[in-house]
Amino acid sequence: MHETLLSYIREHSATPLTDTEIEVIKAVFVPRQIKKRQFFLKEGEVCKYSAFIVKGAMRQYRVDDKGVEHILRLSIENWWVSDRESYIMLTPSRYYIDAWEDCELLTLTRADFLDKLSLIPAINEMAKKMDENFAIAAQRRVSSISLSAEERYAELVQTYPEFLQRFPQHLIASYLGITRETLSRLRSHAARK
Amino acid sequence: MHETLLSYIREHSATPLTDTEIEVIKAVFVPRQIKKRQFFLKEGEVCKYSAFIVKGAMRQYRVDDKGVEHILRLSIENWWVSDRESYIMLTPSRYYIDAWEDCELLTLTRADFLDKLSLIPAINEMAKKMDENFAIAAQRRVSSISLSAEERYAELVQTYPEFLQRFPQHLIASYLGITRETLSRLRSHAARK
DNA sequence: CATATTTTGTGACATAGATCATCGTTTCCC
DNA sequence: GGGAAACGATGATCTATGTCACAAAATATG
Repeated sequence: MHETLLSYIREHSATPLTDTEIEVIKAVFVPRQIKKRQFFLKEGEVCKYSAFIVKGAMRQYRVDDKGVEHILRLSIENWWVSDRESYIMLTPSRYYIDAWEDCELLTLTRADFLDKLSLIPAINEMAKKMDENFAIAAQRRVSSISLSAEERYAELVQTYPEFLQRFPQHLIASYLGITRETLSRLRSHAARK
Repeated sequence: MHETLLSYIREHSATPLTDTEIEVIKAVFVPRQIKKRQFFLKEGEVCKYSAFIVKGAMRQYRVDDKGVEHILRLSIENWWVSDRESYIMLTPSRYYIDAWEDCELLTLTRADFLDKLSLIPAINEMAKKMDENFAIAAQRRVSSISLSAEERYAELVQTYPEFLQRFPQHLIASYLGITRETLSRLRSHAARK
């Protein structure tokens, strides 16, 4: 189970891992299975764990006053989930995170990260690269705010084609910030051409 | 001129700076003055510098097919500017960055950062904290996509009240992803209450 | 200090996208 | 394997916001 994670770390850093380091990693990343629809984080809670998805698919969303869910992030195998703000600042989260498919996760507490993992050079290198990638993805997503619904969808198809297979349209629509009806119409227009 | 930057570094790290380190910092951060409307980065160029704003105000934006500017980021004193994607990946940028007011900058190349600055513990600590803050801000901004224009404006007033003093309404509007007319109407409605 | 430019406000109208309602189709699960 | 829930398509409206046009303030600049 930890093998997937170890490969991921190796792919995201140039520094190799020693045997001792591998032992530390296996010790701090606690496996956890969660079933579809089960919560990983609820609004108001502090996000205690960051998780690496070994298998499955998850979603992060907020719920507005009318009870409507707004998807912030969709994640699948080899991605990480957590509410970074809550995880780092230890503040109550504004978001929910739950499993969209049955998942196998490797969970990590902030304390273990700071005390044990941040002593490992390969991990720091990886963490830095992840922060950079996150920043780049976020900048792109912010930049897409000014696009039309159709353009945003086209960009998604381009960037994360896997999502279309893994998540139903109403989740994709919410991720794009539009209603499922609009997405449905969008797609039939695009197909017609 | 470097004093502002040194205070900034001290505020964002627990590790103190040695005299040698201060010399390195003064050597790699090159001062540059740029006048209002002058470009720091143009679309298609690789972003060679990251800059700390000692004085002034800048904006980062993209220009769509119709020639309309879409503001991505507004920055003032004690903030950093750069197109992170281009700066890190060395890819041509999709954005423009220019001065909205006359500015005093301290500019840093990626090579100097990697070769010289990343040997300084206080700098690494600061860089990490900045990455975290950036990630948090980005997550919030993405989360606000699903809000109405009015709610987004209210959030901006709350988060960055300084912006209202420093930038004209049409830039604020563009930053929010709405037209200047809509923002104008929004404000008169809000005031009426 | 006078004129040019930028910024802001507001009316009339256009439109992308939301909402609400209905109805097949698929897939879930007991 | 059959009923319930979830999913997706599509029509009829409604509404927030965009577009265009013009004018009044405010601000910059020779």
